[in-house]
Amino acid sequence: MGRAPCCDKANVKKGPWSPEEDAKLKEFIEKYGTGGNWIALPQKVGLKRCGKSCRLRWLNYLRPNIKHGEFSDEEDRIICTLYASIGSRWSIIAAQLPGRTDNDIKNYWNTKLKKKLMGMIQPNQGSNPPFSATLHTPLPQSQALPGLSQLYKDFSSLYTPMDRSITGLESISSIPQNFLYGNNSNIPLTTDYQYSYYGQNQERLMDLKSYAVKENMLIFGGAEASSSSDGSCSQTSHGKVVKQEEMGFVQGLVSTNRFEEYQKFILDYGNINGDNNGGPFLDQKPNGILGNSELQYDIEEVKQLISTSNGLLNDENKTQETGMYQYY
DNA sequence: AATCACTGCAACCGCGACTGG
DNA sequence: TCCAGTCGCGGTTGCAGTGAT
Repeated sequence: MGRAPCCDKANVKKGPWSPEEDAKLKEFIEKYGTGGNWIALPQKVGLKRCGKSCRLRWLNYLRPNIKHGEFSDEEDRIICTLYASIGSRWSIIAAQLPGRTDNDIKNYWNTKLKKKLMGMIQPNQGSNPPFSATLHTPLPQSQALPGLSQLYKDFSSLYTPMDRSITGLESISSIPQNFLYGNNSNIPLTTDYQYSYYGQNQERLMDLKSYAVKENMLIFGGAEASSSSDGSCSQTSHGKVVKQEEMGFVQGLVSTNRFEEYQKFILDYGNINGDNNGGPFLDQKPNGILGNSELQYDIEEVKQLISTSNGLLNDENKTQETGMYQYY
C-alpha cells in the first residue's frame, strides 16, 4: 500500500511558477499568513498548485529578505565548518546564514563549493583555494590525547534525548562556540588542539586536547587569530536555550559515531563573522576561550567527505543515531 | 550558425517526524 | 495508543542559459 498523495496530482500544475502565481501567493500570505496549513493554502489562494509546492516557493523565493547571488568567503567558511561538523543538515546550516535558504546552500555546495574544495585539496590541478590555506606540519603521534570516542562516552552520560516541545530549529542553529573555539593562546595550533566545553553555569565540564596525527592539515580561513582577551562572556544566563544549543552540537557530533575521523575537522574555529560582536556563535563565547578564524581539515577526510557527499552520516549510523539522540 | 556539453538553479519527490483527534 | 494528515528535510531531476567546438 502506497502513501496517500498530498494532493490531487492530476489537477495540480507543476513546473516553473509564473509571475502571476507568485504575486497571488505572495499577496495572500502577506495578508492572511499561511494559516498553518500549506495543503489547504492553494485552494484559498486560488492556485492549482500542490501545497508543498507553495510552501517551497514561498520559503525559497517569495519570502521577504531572501538573499540571492554570490556567497561571500565568510559564508563559504560557515558552510564548510558546519558541513564538516553536522553533514548535509542544510536547514541548520541555512539558519546560520540569514537570507539564505537551505536549497540555495545545498545547490551552492553541490555545484560550486564542493568543487572549490576538491580543487584546493588537489593542488596539482592548480586551482586556487577558496580561502587562504596553509599546510601544517605533522605532529608527534606519541602526544596523542583522548579522542572523540572518549568524548562521546562522556557526553552520552551528560545528555539525554531531547524534548522537542521545548526546542526548535532555531535553537539548534546555534552550535555552541565552546566547541568550535580552540585555545591557541600559548600553544601553536599546529601542535595542539584544545577542545573546550562549557556547560550550564559556565562551568567548565570538559577540556580535552587532541593532536593531529596526520600530515597535511589544512587551514581554511584567515591565519590571524582573534581573541577574547577580557575573558568575559556576553551571555550570562545559561538556561534551557543554551542547553538546546549544546545538545544540538553534541548530537551533531555524536551522531556521526565516527569521532576519531571527525575530530580533525572541527578543531579550531571562531570569530565566524569576522568581528567581535556578530553572529549567534559569538554571543556565547565562554570565558577564556579564544576565537580563531581558522578551520582545519585533514585532506583525506575532506576528500572522503566530499566524495561520499553524505557528510559524516550514513544510513547505518542513522539508526543508532536516532536511537540514542534526536537531532532537534 | 548549429550542435553539443556543461552548469546552476528551481522545483519535485519521497521519507521520517510531528501533531492532534 | 493509534492513525491520518501535515510538515519539513535532503536527495534528485529537469530545464534554461551559457560556453565550447
